[in-house]
Amino acid sequence: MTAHTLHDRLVAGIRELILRGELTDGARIPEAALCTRFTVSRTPLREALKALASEGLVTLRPNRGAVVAPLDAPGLAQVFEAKEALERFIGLHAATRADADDLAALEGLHADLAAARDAGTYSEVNAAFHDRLAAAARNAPVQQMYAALQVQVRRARHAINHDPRRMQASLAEHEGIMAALRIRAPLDLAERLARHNAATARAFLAQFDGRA
Amino acid sequence: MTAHTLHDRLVAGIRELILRGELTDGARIPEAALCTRFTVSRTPLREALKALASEGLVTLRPNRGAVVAPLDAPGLAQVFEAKEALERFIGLHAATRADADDLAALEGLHADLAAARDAGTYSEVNAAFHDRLAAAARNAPVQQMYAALQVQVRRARHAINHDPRRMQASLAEHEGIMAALRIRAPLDLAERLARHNAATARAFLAQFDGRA
DNA sequence: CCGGGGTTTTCTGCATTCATTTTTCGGATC
DNA sequence: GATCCGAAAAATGAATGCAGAAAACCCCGG
Repeated sequence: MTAHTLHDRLVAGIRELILRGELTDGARIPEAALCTRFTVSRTPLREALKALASEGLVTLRPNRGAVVAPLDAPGLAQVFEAKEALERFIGLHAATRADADDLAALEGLHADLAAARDAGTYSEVNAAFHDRLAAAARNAPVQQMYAALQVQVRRARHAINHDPRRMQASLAEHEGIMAALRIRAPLDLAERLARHNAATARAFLAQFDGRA
Repeated sequence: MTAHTLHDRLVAGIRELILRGELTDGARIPEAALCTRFTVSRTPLREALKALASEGLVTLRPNRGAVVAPLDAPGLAQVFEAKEALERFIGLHAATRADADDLAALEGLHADLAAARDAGTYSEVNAAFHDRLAAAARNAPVQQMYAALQVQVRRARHAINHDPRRMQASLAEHEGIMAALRIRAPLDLAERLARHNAATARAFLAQFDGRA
């Protein structure tokens, strides 16, 4: 966690604060408070905020401070829609490009996922699994874009209640994903990932529509 | 162009310097020089560099300054590969979601493209056309990711010689793209955009392989 | 003529400080 | 009692200053 540069540490730290829900949606981000929190001066902190703004996690209002970028239902729907395009890409290429290490790691994560009890660890392992799969597609820009979208989804997770039945269905979908990956079936894997994404989107948006 | 905040002005300004080729690939970016160039102090300039780093245009080496992010042939190939995924998405959705304003603007840009004489204006109008098409897909994350990838491509443009025959072929492809758009044919538009992207990628990479 | 070591110089990273804008709070007025 | 206005307080935007690291330079030895 503690990177060599303050900048990296701050970017990761603030992102984590938002992901963990300590900084809630639309909340103001007072520079002074975070400075004392991380024991740094405002200069590096402000640099980190600019970077996170470029990443889409925070919104900078000139002369009026930074807020956690609000994410409403239409915005989240767009995130899932965009993610589908990347999921298809990842499925298509990860099926052929994943090496032995990737496969081993994914099998391990898949086992962890099946063993996950509470929704929190399930989400965490799930994110790790999909990130690893994205890495297996061997395309740096896609991997980076995918990670950014995943962050948005993970952020929204705090605003919803997880349905245990959805967890079961998700796990079943993951079984199919692993099966397609094991036999290296690109089209099948792409299709399964796209549908998995769509199903997750439905589950999220059903909960999310009520609020925001 | 000149935004109200110093930050935006600097980000746009430095990005422009890189796109125009004034800051060449892999070149060090001395903070002091840019400070005098833009008549600002180092603080906002450094913030801008962090933002551009998060955007992928510059690389920050701790304690060793910033450099224009080097882009080699494999990297550029990945950019085009990633762009194909987004092109398909854009074609699929722009075909159904483009409104009258979009269509009018795209017809206008298409006419400008056909009228373009030199490679410079062609590239410029071409980028504007594709950005407008991306906007017509009505998906903010995709639009932003697409813009970032376009920047990488535009940056590589300085390193290659444009083949006039490629310009002709490109224009012909654009005719097909407009035709698919006019009749709102999603699958056809997606396929044409993907092939257009692939053809452009081949033209770029053929030139690019020799160097870098 | 080339390479190595130590010093000087430059440059980056961060803290501090100053100016300007926004927000807040108090009081007067209706 | 609510509202509007103004001053105080706080927060942001930007410049400057300072410590430490990297790079450049110079001098010396081989």
